[in-house]
Amino acid sequence: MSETPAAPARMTRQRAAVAEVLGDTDEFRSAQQLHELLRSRGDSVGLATVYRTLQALADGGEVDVLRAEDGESLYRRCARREHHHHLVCRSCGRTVEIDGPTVEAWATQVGATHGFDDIEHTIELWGTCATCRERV
Amino acid sequence: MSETPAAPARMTRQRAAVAEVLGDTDEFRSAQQLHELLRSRGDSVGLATVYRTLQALADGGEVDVLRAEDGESLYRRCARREHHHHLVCRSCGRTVEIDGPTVEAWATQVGATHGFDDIEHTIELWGTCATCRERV
DNA sequence: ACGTGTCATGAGAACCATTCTCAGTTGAAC
DNA sequence: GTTCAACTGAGAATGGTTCTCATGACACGT
Repeated sequence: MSETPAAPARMTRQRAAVAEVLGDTDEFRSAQQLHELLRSRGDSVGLATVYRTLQALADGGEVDVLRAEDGESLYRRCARREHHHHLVCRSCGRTVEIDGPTVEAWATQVGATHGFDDIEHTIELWGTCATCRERV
Repeated sequence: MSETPAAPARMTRQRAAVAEVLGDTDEFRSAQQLHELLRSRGDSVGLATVYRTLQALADGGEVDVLRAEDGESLYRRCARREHHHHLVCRSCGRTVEIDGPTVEAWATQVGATHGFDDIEHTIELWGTCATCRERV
């Protein structure tokens, strides 16, 4: 139930760099994209380190993770740390943070009705944003 | 908008076997599990064929696919072909089919509000079923 | 019952995102 | 400075899934 006191987390150039790209983008991005982005900026960071850092950030609730339709993991630093969902553009990754108290309640109740415990829910919305749609 | 008239789909021993195991189980199963199940029955089918068949069935709407938390794809022949969601036991795969008209409406409306098109939603519930919970 | 054309199969290679290994590097505390 | 655990990165390993391509077998017409 704790908030991951976990590892001491030493600050390094690499971690700062990853945190920075995450701070600069508003879209959900894959580890590979972030790795490439870092490389193109000159802040080259090993791919393994990118993965490790993202995982650590995700564990600490610093970034949100979701799975693209092809199974790739996408990461994003969200504005709010509280539980929420996303409306993501499937072509550019642009994201709108959503919350739906009604849906939360519904999910929990459905689980309970059927005698299931430890209910978790995955609720993500995918669509094509206005900008991408115009690009035909 | 069609229902995949698609390929002629020739009936073979392998396809019949895959369809049969799917008909016999009520839980979401991975391609690998189904492959093993077929092997243990004596109806051995190549792994590639299992994947191909499942994909074809999924394209035709015959089976539902969802992704486990680790990214693996899980398949199940659902009772209803209409759009619905699932409450799945994360330890045994036992599944309850769910529908939530409220949630559907909510999803569509949220998308529209933010100017997104072609809205799709992923809504899955995971939990531990009563039987698995008792097994400590 | 037989060809025949075409689609299906399967063993293994290829793919690819992700994780692991491990020797070398580097924060940061003393 | 020294010291040492934590961190890094290149490359190997993993594992689910897809691809390749030579071989096999439906199904239709004869």
